[in-house]
Amino acid sequence: MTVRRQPNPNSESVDNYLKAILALGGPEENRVASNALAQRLGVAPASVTNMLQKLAAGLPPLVEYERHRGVLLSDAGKRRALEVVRHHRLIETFLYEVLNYPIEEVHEEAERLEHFISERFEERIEAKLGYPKMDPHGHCIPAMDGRMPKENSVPLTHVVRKATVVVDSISDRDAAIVKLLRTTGIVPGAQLRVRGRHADGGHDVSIGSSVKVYHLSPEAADAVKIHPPP
Amino acid sequence: MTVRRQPNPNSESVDNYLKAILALGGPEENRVASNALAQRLGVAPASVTNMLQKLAAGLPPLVEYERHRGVLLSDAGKRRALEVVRHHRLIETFLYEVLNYPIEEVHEEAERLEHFISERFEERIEAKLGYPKMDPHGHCIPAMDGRMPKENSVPLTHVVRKATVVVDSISDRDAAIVKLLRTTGIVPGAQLRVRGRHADGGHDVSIGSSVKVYHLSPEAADAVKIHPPP
DNA sequence: CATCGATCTTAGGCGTACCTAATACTTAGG
DNA sequence: CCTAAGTATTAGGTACGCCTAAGATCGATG
Ligand SMILES: [Mn+2]
Ligand SMILES: [Mn+2]
Ligand SMILES: [Mn+2]
Ligand SMILES: [Mn+2]
Repeated sequence: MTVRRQPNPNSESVDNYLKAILALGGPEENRVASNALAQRLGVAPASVTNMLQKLAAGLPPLVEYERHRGVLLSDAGKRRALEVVRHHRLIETFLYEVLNYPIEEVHEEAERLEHFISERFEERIEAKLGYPKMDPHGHCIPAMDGRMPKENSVPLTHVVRKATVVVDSISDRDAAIVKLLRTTGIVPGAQLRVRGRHADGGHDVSIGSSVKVYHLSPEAADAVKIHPPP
Repeated sequence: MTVRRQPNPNSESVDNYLKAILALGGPEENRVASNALAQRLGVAPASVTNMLQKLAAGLPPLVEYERHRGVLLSDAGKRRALEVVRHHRLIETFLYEVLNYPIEEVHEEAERLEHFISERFEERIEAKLGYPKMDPHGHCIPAMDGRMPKENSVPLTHVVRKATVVVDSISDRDAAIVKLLRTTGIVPGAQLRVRGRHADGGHDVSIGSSVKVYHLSPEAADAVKIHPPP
């Protein structure tokens, strides 16, 4: 029989579950379903259930879990999740600024190292970088105490009419898309003119004052977040 | 019953076993006993036997193991061990030179990170550092192909008469001793005048042309290696 | 050359984090 | 309000890396 025990509270796995719950819950901190977690983490739904039960049974509990109704982060869980996100984004910034990584390669390396650096390492790269507020994808870096300005960008895919918008951030999860967007000139702060939508859900856009029109696949457009239009 | 299977060839544990066999085998690549490994790695002797059997059964085998007669690294095992040592020493140098770590703190951080950095990370910090030959403790950094000049330093504890010697390297394993030696001025390249030996096995030494005499405990003296006397 | 102590291996087990297959729960449509 | 589809949980299992206890082997010594 499978028995539930206390999880190792500092493992890479636990970190990744907490980070995924934070991300999938969104700014409203909605309950997150097991299946959504399973898909995001690339594990079987049964594995998620098992882990959630262990996270909820820990001391302190890292999540609030109710059978069949998904999970929420507890205070302790949210604290740890934000700590890991802070590591992730500081490392990405460091790889980009100090080690001159191409932007599409920073995520994978950060995804591993975020679990293994010490407080000292965190501190030192932050100082070396001059206490940055943003990572190279345009995401806010949580403060040491876990505070972070509220996210209020909207996906480019929500823009349905012609409009001029400013890029807020780029999702870092798909290296090929990050590379494509970089070579196209779609980077945080860039001005984007949305020319129209395609049947397939993609977008036609121009960058800055250029007349050149690029077609973005639905996946690429979904990776772009823009400042909320006025 | 405990069954032997193929080990995960890229785990932190396997890395640490291989590195320990390399270190304990010394420049002559002597066979290494299970108990010696158990002590160095802080695990039970039975755990070592189990792991050695798995390492020997792998494809390719990482060690040559015979019951009751210790292990040797195979070619593949030696290659991996040197790769990890290269990571370790590049990371230490990076923490010291770029992130301004106190020297006594570099080892612990490197001991963890050495298992998780990518080839790209290794490359980039090496370039940033200008392709260093030595880590901050005075140890040679293996080349990318695993080649490394032969070690021929001798322990300070082997010096029994008054003599003037030059420090080659400092063992990084005990942070307290590394700190003590740093504050004393005993660093790679420093000139050391050995004044005499103590009953307890320690040494009395002066640094450079100073007349001040420091007493080194046997443990501290053992952490210091010097250039072979002529 | 027999014995004893040190060293090493085998046997059996545990915790973490995964898996598949079977079962249970929830909810939307009819 | 009943049922089927989709979602989630339970049951049973594996690999890894560690543990303790018990038994085997080795080698120095008398
Ligand atoms: Mn991660
Ligand atoms: Mn990121
Ligand atoms: Mn290590
Ligand atoms: Mn070192």
